[in-house]
Amino acid sequence: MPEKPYEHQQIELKWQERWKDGTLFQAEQNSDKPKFYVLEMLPYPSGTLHIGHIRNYTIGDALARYKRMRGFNVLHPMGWDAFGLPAENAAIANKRDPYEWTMSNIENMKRQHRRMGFSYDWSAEVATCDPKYYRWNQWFFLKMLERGLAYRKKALVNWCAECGTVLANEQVVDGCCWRHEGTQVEQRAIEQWFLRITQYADELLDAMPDIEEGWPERVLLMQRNWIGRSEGAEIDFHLEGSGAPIRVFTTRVDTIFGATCVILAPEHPLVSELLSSDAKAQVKRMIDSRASKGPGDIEKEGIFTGKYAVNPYSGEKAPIWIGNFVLMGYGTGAIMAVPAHDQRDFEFCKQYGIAIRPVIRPQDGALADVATMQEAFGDDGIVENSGPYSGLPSEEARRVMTAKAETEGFGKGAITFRIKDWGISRQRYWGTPIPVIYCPKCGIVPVLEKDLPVVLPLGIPIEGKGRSPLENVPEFMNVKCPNCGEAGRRESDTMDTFIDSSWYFYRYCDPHNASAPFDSKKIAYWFPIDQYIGGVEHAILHLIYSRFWTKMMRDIGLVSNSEPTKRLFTQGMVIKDGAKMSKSKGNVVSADEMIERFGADTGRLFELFAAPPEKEMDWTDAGAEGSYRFLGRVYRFVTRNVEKSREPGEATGADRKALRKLHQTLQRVTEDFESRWHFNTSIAAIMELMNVLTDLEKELSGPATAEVLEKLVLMLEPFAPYVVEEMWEDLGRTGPVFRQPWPAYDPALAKEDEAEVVIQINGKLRGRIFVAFGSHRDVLEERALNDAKIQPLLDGKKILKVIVVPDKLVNIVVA
RNA sequence: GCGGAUGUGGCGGAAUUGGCAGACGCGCUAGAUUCAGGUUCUAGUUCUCGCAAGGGAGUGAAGGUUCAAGUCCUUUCAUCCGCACCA
Repeated sequence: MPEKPYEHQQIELKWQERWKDGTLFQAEQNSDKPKFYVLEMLPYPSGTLHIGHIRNYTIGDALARYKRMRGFNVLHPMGWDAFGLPAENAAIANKRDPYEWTMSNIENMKRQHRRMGFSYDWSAEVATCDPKYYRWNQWFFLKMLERGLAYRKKALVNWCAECGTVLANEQVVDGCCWRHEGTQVEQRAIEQWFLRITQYADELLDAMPDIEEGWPERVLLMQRNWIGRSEGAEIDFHLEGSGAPIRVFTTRVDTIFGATCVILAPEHPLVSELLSSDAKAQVKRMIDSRASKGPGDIEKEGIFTGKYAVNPYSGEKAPIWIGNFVLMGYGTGAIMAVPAHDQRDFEFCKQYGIAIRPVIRPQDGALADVATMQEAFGDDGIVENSGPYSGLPSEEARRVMTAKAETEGFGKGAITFRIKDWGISRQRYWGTPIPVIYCPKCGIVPVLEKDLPVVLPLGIPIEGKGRSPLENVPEFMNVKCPNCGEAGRRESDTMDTFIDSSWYFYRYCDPHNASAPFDSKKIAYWFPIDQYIGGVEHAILHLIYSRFWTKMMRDIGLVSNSEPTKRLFTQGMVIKDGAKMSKSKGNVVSADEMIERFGADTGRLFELFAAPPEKEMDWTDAGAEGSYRFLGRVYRFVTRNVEKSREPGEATGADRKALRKLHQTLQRVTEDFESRWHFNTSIAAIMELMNVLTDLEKELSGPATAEVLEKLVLMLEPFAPYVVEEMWEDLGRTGPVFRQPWPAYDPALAKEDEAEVVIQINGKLRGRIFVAFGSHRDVLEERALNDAKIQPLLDGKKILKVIVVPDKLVNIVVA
């Protein structure tokens, strides 16, 4: 009899048709069932869903399906990140209105998600380009403005001449524009809006133990480094003559007697006061040359101001220099140089012949000899040549000296962070308008809450020339001041799109709320998110911003959780032909192509099977064909045994073996879902089960067949939902299968009858025996020594020792 | 330079607690089915010596701990990622 073929297209189309209407997966708000909130990173609707994107949806979807079968009330929403530079650029390139362009892409992406059979709760959908969503960005902005968490200042920004627009720090790759690899990014000083994320820097660090359990160590580490807390002191050196203070930040006050000069960043405000106009031109060149070079390969360069500053501890005069390696953006923009104990200062001072004076001696050594010194000694030690502080260990010296600065009023203990306030202004069209009005009389005036949202005008020409096209739209720009009624102008900057992604997952819980960003009661039910899944590339951007946003919302009384998500999972990229998926390489396999060729089920199964989900995975068409063959084998096995499964029959020896393997497999798959998500081994286990089942097929009884078929189908649900649905129907059952309970395994059935015990001689495998579980060590030793295979090998040897591991092995040590 | 991760067959990867290295899949080889190709099915497949039975070697490299090491320790090499003058 010819086998019924596995017609994946027909099966998938059939079930898509049946499920077209109605939401199969809607979560119930405030249900009594245990809740589970699983979420993938907000996708950007680029137009085509490809195998690179599909991976994390597949992981999240498998988990959601499993949790539903375990009886959880699962919120698994979907939404769209629909703002951003790519959207704007694509709109320019395609001569389409970005809104219309984005919406058509969203429709296409939704269709592709549905074809993949992802089990999202569409009723919770959010698109961030919708004014119903982004008005709350504006609302939050006003709240932050009220609290001083939002402010405006002039700051240096990255500027790509090629794009003609401002770039965010994250869009600068090795000093160049991410879209124009050869174009160096310039620094320009522009008035910008900032959010005071630094106010939460401490908490963002201190709260890490709360999430240490569920977040990858790698991400926490990157965040720690990014926030970069360092403790030290700020000390005032005084300008000789005027006595004006020059404040420096240092983590090593204990070395201050070794400070032989003070170095200012070229952008330091004091520079213009200290220098002649000639020298100013030199400083300008210094700034320009630094901007034009990539980071890392800048040679140290200095200019002596001819002025001196007085060291408040020693009273000594230190020359004031300007150094290109001193950053205005960190600390106070001025440092004291201690060449003997800081490698960078050492290099600088050596180059310019500035004195080097060691003041720290290693614990068990002598003070370095300046004449032979090759590098700075940067460790702690014992303070020397430092007046009253000589003889103190570094740590104590820091404490005492900081206290001295505080009592005398020339300094204080200080903590500096590497993280800077979040610059959210973008001179772009496609984003949330910042709700602020500039009035010639009243200055900066926030838009009144009742006037929100400030809506982006649609259908206007966008040419991408570095100024927001909003400035050319008088209907948008010209507005009366809400304060005094005078003619004012709107802010034309729009918000960074990371604002949208900082809280979208809260909106999912209450997507249609018109009077608030969301109902706090609903948040209290769902939050924090049980499991968040996304790419590691967001480690220090989105994943810091969203933590900040949550704390901000907590402080304005909107939510009670302090962290957005308990657990974070970062999946690996999909690689094809040795390169990561990218349109420019032309190696993109689209969802439509994949479904056409292998089917959605095969695609999902292979994505999970080819590698553990946190690692990179290699997509090969040949590998996918293997998964296709496997699904075909399962499908044919089920259909040709349906008949038999309804027949009565006596239990056979084969039944015992098959059921044992079935329950062992169930146990492995369940455990993989509960702990480490190594779906590749779960699927391998199911393949092993299939291999055993085909061997035993002919000898299985009817009832055993029935149990095997049912549990096999249920167990495959999270990995291959369409074919599972079809087989479930063939078995005479009605779906949807994900509403069935997850099959429990019976540990008694899963247990082997006998233990296989390995016999080793000097650690080398020489034989094996089968014994009852829990056999005594003496029995094992006796059986091993008398084994027919082992005996001849022991001939003439002296037995030194016998190691017995019950139920596992016997190792005979001979000489 | 600093920080982190990873090295296992021809390939993707298993080995969860120190206890049979290479599960499962791909690829390859042979056979069955077929006019043929594809599909499907069966057997084999770490390397090496051997007709075989069987032996030897083997988890990037070198050393160590142990009855026993892919797994623990020391040193080292390679690749990838993040940060990069952060005072």
